[in-house]
Amino acid sequence: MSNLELSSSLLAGSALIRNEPVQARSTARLAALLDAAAAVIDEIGYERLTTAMVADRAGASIGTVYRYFPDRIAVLQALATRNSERLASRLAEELAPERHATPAAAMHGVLTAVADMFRHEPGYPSIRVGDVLDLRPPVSAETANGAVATMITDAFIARFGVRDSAELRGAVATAYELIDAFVARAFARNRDGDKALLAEASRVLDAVIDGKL
Amino acid sequence: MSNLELSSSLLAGSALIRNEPVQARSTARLAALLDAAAAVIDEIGYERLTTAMVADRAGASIGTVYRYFPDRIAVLQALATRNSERLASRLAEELAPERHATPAAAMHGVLTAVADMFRHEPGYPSIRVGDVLDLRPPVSAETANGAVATMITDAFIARFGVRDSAELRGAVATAYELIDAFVARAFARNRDGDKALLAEASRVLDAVIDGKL
DNA sequence: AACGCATGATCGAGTTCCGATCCATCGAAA
DNA sequence: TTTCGATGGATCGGAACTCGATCATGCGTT
Repeated sequence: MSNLELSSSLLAGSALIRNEPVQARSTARLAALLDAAAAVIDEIGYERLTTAMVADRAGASIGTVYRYFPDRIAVLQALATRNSERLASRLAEELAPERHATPAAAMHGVLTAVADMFRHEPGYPSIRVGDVLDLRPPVSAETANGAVATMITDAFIARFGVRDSAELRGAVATAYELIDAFVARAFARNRDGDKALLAEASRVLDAVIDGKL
Repeated sequence: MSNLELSSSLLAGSALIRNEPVQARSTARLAALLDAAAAVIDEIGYERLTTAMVADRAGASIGTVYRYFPDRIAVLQALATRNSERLASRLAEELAPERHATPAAAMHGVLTAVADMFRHEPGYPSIRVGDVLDLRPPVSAETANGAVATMITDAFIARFGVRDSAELRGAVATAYELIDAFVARAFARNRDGDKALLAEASRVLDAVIDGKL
């Protein structure tokens, strides 16, 4: 299964969305609601986000918000899901055949792509994946970062013809975990991303993937 | 400045606490409130924690909760702060002179200590540091992990007589960031900590501190 | 040692605010 | 014209938070 095609299907069909949009205008509404949520989160953080703020910002009413989402947390989860999808498609671009010559180079491309998401995708620094939401029980057996790592590994196998193995999957998962942790910290107190920390991330990435990809 | 003595001073004096406890019973109350919050979080997650639950659990009334905390989120932040303090004192033990022969060994001790916190400190897996709470503006210029790294470095200098330098501080910060990220992931879906992931964390730690401490 | 009293601490009903529902109305498709 | 998806906003229920009454503590006074 390709990852690009997930973009419009993962959200729909999940428990996060109450009613599938049928008419054309309503898919735009749904996007507007998520955009509004992202903007609010960027300004005051997801803890303080209220459903009324989302409605206002999107030029919609409270009722409309609840037509699409079962509850406040579902809005956050839906945004997290959309963020994950956008990351996935950004990574799919990055891992396209013509882009990088070696797996190691591609992994550095992933680092850049993740940093781009933090820089340009509203709300991404706050809720890049649903994992931060502390829900019981966890929404899936796999962590969100684990899912991304799986996707990257699949792309590696397809692109570079490396052999599938538990070691390979572990190495990519480790590398991605690292990337996520360091980039998150680089952007934690600096909206443009702390340069020194990003450089450090790159260095550490080299140390970790050395000979393993 | 020693780290143990922070235990009762970091919380007091911060904006997280409305009224400093002065009588003996009230410091106990404050502790009871935080204990109650930790227990609730362990059971249902901090998203679903209500101030009424905290009051009930602590055998106090709503009014008492609000005597000490300005709002619901401050309760969570205060717990996060106490968690950081407990981590600090656990690390101070770990870095005691007789414990480890080399900085590298000590760093592995730090890994073990962090894992212990995840295992045994109620609420720790959910809100180990204030960073996870996504509030604006950030409470301090330094990230919580950065503060811990600083503390570890100071202890290294005192214990092993290594020379202070930007490189040393950077190396420790990197190593700690790594530890935090991997241990968190090891405990994300497993209350006892995924053994394989903890082993992987140890391996990666070696790769990263190699020759730098 | 006993007392008095200033002030810290507690309580919980009352108020405000927000998450969530309901339903009357609008407008697109057929 | 009819049907049904989509919308707005009044309304409800419950959680966050306030505030004045009341109780407890410990310190200065005698």
